Amino acid sequence: MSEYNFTAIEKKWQKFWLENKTFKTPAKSGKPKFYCLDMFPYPSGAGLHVGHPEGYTATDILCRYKRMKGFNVLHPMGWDAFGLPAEQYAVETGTHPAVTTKKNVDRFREQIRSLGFSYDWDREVNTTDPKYYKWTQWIFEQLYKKGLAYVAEVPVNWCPALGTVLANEEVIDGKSERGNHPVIRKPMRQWMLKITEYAERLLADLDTLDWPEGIKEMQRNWIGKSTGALVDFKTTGTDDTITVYTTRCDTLFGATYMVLSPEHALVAKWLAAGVVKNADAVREYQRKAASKSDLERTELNKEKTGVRLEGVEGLNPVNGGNIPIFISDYVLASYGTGAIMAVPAHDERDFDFAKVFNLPIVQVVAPADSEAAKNASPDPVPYSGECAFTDIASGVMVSSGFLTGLSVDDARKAMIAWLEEKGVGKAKTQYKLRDWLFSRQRYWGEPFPVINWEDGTRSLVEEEDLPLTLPELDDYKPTGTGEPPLAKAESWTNVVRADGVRGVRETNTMPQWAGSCWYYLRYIDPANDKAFADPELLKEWLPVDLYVGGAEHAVLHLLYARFWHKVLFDLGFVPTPEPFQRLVNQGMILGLAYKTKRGVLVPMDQIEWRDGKPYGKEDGGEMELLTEFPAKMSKSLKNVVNPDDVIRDYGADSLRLYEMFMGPLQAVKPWSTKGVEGVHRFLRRANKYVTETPLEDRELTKAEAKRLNAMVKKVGEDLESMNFNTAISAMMVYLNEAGATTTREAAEKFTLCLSPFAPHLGEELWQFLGHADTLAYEPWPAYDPKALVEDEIEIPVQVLGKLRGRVKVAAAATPAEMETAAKANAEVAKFLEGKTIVKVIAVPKRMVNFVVK
RNA sequence: GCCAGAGUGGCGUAAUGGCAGCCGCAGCAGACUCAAAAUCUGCCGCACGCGAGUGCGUGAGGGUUCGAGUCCCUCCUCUGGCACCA
Repeated sequence: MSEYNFTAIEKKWQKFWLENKTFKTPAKSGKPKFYCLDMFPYPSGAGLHVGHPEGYTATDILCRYKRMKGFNVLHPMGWDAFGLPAEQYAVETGTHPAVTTKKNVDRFREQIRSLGFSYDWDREVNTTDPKYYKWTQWIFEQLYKKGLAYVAEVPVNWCPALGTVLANEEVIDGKSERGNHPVIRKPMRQWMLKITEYAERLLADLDTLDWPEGIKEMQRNWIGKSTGALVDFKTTGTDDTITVYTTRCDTLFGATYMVLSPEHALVAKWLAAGVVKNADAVREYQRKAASKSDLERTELNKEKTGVRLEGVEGLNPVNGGNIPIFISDYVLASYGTGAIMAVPAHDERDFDFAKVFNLPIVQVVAPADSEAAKNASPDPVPYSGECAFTDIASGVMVSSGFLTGLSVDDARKAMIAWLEEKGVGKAKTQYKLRDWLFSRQRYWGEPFPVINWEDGTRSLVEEEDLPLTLPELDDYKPTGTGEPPLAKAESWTNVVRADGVRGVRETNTMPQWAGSCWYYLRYIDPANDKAFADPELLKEWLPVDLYVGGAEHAVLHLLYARFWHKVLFDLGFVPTPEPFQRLVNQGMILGLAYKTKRGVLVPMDQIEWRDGKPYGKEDGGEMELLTEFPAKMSKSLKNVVNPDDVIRDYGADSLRLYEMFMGPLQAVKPWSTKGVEGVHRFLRRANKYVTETPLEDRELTKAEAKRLNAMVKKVGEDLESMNFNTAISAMMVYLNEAGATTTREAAEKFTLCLSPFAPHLGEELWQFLGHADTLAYEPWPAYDPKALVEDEIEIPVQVLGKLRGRVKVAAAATPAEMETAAKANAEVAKFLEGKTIVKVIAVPKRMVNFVVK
């Protein structure tokens, strides 16, 4: 077997693993468990790209290693198969999304199998399978019964030209991604989930997770906890009270105006009651604000706009002063109370607004060592700074009545006490996190198991009647009114109760996140039709020990899944408060792109290669040498690398090895096909080393034993820490040095070390070495620490920190012995001559350094 | 603007505070070959030097240390995320 016939070898072992169910995971065993989860893919029509196998290879290597270390490993794969592309394809061609989905899933499964991953295929799940989404609906019913699901009118992305509601990611710069039509925010009836009720726990429990610090920080920012106070402002001209939320209640003496969001309920009320004198201008401003997308409203460097409400004024509760009220879109309806007190001297946004409208700016906080702080007068001081003063740490209160002289921190506490005593405010914790908009006006998603009755009541579909399956439709086009496509299936939507009361089924469907919120639970007991999973098995396997996937899911998927898990935990259905104990994000794999001097990107198929150098046509028609740089793989640049091609040319083992050899798993790395050739050569040499070098049956020499044991040690340690690139490097170093002689022991240990990385070749070599069974459950080779001990070592000698020579000393040499040996070295002596030795640093087994004068 | 991460040969990268550049790619030279491919061997940070060697060198500038790619401070650049959240 001298040829490395990777195609035949890989087919052979993939068939073997599948037929023998080599990686079937027993539900229970006496072994310690290791639950290793990949983020399951959306099976797109384009098939896998080289980014998918990166994380999957890393987890596969780790799983194979853990099996050899004696763990019972749960390593499943499935499909997140609801979603827009299949539905859009259905709209265009009339093909049922289930048909498209099945085709894509089959393709994905075949591609994934061709990489030799050790998944337990008996646990495959598919979110579009009614047997699966029965339980997605069941979990929704639990949320509903717990009062965490409700219906509300909320603004959504409505595209009048397309007659449909769009997801946030389908809206780019306020226009529809398809067709570039304007999109406006329109209030529509939607299902919401009360994730906000879990905000504090979702925040606090992050501290218990072994996740990348950056991801935890992103979730913290997303949840956005802030502590402040609610303050009530009475109004003149009406009996209403405006409640504002502020984190700076200490600056209440400096509040010189108020701002309501254009959507604030009191604005509408006052307009209706005729209290507002300039109603036309106010209505016009509201109309303009409503037609703006979120992006337009938050655009940077934008001049502040707004309209004063004439006829109503606010009363500052702390000093009774009359202050004007504005509406402006810089105040968001959905945060806090939708109303603010404006303190222009100490808030950038209020400062900008006050400048535009020429409003008074009153200073109430000053730097501790400033004149203003020393000569604290009780009268208001106009603020003359260029921008707002926001230094909370060193600021001191001025011109603020009973707060004057206090630090910002103390002033806050004092003010809250004052507000509570007077009954005009109280402390309040606020979160940026909003409730989760949980419905889509789409066909290809889980139907809500909900019936709205004509008597105004609403009921859930009985548990025993789940799943509520999707009805067949003739066409999947949007209705044009914003009504979901399911409304067209009248025989499905219209139902009659035993007592004759008629009802209509919910026609919204769930978002794609729903199915992916709990799939890791279903893997544990995928065929169970009595429960989403057996509680005993959940106890056995949870939490997931390692979850690997792209950082694009840093916030939404991971936050939603944590939320559902906590709800299930509270209901006693899962035994842990968190689903994913450890999380690792793999870095994106970039492709190569080419550009001209003037920065024009040239797609791969328009490049002319001359003497191995890329040229592209310039504007003038001249051929120009292009510069190469890494860029995201994209259809437009035509630089997408297809794993099928790599497997055909170099084999799955080479692809796996290269993906891991490129660099650290977490890093962003550019793809290089030349690099694949490099690791492919290594596999060929490895094959030759085992199969063509005579296997001697003898003791290893001391040098051989050291080499072998050092490699085994390094590979094992690097696997534990997921440093796959350096583990591969260690095996390359070993093979480079091991040369043309080997023993059975060395060949077997090398094969076992290589096998998690290149499992097909590993199995083939193991069989060549005379073993009848798979190596998947062979014990991981142990290394002998004694073989690594050296008698004599070479250490560097420095003079004034510069390397001047090397000497050999006994490994156990004392500092004094090292110093003597170092001085004896001719090179070193040259630099010591004529100098006084001030100090000698001799670190055993490390180095010697002379400090001289 | 805010938060996080990263800057090391031509390129991907490696280095418990202790010999910077392991391993791989590309390149150069040689062996084998009629020749090419494949394979094997050697060289391969920059400058000066025939050479031995010397000097410089981990984004920039400071600092701590006998000794800094690694630790501290300031700054620059890039990548990702968030962004009027009161």
